Amino acid sequence: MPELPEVEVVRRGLDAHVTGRRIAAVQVLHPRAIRRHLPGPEDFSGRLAGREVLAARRRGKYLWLDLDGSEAVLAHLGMSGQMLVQPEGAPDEKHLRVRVRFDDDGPELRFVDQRTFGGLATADQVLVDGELLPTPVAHIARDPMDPAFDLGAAVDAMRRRRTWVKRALLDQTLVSGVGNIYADESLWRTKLHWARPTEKLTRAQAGELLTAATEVMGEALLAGGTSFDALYVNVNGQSGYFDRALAVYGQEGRACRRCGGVIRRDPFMNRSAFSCPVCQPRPRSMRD
DNA sequence: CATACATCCTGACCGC
DNA sequence: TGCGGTCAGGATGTAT
Repeated sequence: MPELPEVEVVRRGLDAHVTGRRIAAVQVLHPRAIRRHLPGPEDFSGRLAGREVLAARRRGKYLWLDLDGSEAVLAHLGMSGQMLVQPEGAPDEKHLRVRVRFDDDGPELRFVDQRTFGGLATADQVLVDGELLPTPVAHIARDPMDPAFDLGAAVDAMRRRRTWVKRALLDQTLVSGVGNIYADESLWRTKLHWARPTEKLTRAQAGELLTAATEVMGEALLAGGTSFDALYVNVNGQSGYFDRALAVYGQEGRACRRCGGVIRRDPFMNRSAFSCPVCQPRPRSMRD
């Protein structure tokens, strides 16, 4: 499940393999993959053909290629999206959705996505807080790896919310890049229960939580990202190894490495929240 | 305006 | 062997 570290691994791969190359032709094999590009597949392909890729950029879980001119190709990997750099002629992946060929006989870029939650679109760019961003990214908060990330502002924003702390942590308009895996890991590191009300968080606790999120995502990035299966891979199709370092996510029934408590899984927003019942006790306001 | 939630999708897995 | 149910879950559009 691509969150910030996984998307950053992909961004680096794109910067290394795609930046500086000129697009020759684009083939859309599944229209749903470009459903957010409202003018449709032919318009999408037409806008990309002949353009040079100037840079690969990212904010939170959004990824985009700056093109010559002012447009960008915006990508979101969703749950299962992959950006693969493959030699022309390599067998098509089962869930290949979009193929991008370049004018230099080098490898092609493929967007592969089993569940089609992700997708590509072109987007105009707009200046937001001194930064040029694709329009659909304008509302996304800076992520903790952004040099201009303001921890104090993020703490204030989080404490202004009136909800469970994990909901706030997952809200991409407060702080971006955190998904279900790193949310649970950050909460465990800070010994906070996922249902702790944000209004009862001290400034220090909110700061520790966001700092923990920054650290755990940094460690995951160093390990090449987290992967449980073949659904998340870098542009060369390789998986990361951070899943071996997870303390609570996916660890139901195993012993907490800090206190020996039995990790539990709770239903949370039609998904799961993993926590240690001993070091992350439920808030009193939420009886069993 | 803020918060909550149903919805999109495919495949792995499990119990019967 | 197959079949139905469950789960994985990011972001959006809609409802409250």
